[in-house]
Amino acid sequence: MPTSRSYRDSCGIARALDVIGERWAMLVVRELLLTPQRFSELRHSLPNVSSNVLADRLRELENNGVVRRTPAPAQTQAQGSQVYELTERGRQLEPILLALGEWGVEAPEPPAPAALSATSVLIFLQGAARPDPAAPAATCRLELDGRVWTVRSESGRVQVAAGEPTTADASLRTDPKTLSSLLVDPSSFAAASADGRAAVVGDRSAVDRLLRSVTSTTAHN
Amino acid sequence: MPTSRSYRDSCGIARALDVIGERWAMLVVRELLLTPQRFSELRHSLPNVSSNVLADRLRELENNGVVRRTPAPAQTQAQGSQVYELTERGRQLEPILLALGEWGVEAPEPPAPAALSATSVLIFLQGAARPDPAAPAATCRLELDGRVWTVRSESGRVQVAAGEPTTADASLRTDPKTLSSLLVDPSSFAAASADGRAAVVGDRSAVDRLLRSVTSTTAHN
DNA sequence: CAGGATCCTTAGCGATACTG
DNA sequence: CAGTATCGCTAAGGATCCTG
Repeated sequence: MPTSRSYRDSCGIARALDVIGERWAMLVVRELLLTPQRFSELRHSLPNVSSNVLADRLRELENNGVVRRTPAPAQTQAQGSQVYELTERGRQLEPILLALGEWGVEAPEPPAPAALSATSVLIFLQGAARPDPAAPAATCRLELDGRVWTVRSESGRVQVAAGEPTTADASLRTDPKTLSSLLVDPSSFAAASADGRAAVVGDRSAVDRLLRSVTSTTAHN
Repeated sequence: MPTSRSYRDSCGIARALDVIGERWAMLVVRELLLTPQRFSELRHSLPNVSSNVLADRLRELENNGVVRRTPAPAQTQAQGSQVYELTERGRQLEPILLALGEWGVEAPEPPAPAALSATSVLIFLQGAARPDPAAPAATCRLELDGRVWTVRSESGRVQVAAGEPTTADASLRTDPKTLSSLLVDPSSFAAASADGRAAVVGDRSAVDRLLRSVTSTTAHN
């Protein structure tokens, strides 16, 4: 049963919160910023939300025009399935959530064990990259939690897109937490590679350039 | 008893929401954007929050370094009292909340009867003003809910500050809802003045210039 | 009177189990 | 896989009462 309580305040901020202020709602939007996702993918990315609450939030966001359900793209193996994606209205939340995320980086760490979704790390990677005209370009295939992303670093700017790259300098398979730690400390790559938490195929220096595009930035995602 | 539940997610967005994501927290911050306020003023501006929840939110925000309690300034009549004000960290939320408010303007109206605080209207007034190099300047004294503000319009930009102006072209006394309706439709000023919802002393054209600095903008606050 | 604290009720949340 | 159903818990809502 969807939540229907309102702040009953005409202010724009309160009205925004009537739509995306319920618990978990903004994190659902966050998960959809980079690509549409299925229900089970959202569950995996947000392991601390129970399924009924997630279903409620999705329904409310859909009713409020922030999220849309569409048939899953044919390319994915599950045919009869659906995905949730942001509407244009929902996409307008992107700069707001990114700014909120930058503010939150200065907030205390959550109590362990903390979740960390692929989307979170990739958003952080995009936002924390330091523009640098001298930085050489690199395109990496990145496999995270079984999903493939195309990550392009150019002039120190990083662009992330869902799906297989058409061409890539290297392919990196790892998990979000390891990737996050590699962004904090790229020199730990050898260790991560040694114990199997990260695996590279192709040009390792391309991966290194990518990892270092955010270094000497405030840590943590 | 303060709320202490966490999303347990290392993402910056989730960590921000651990701090300001509880119900009413962002609206408390909104109320403090323009000036420090006392507990009773916050209760008046946020009539739909119960006093225990408001006290909880203030304590949590204080513990998290967003809000600070300080002795009330001597100029106000209540001596032994305290005010809540934003810390530097809290002030950094301003652009985020303003952006959220712009997004929320497109959201559905809340069910009546809806609250509308002085701060909400003034924030809207500041943000919705249309820069216009040809617009003549005006300084108005504005009395809203018994509090006095200094509102300066210059080149179509509007600046709001708490407290009495040193000099003003006009003084307007009204209430937030009437002011909001006047911003939507400045021509209704005569009616509002006639039935006592608005009263001007001084240069009425200065008030008119102020009101019209936001007109032909999307309506509602 | 400002600034809460206390008490009670309700509704949203969290966890688990279950179904098409 | 994609949700529903159920249930105990806890935060929110509302009123009242206390304290300097």
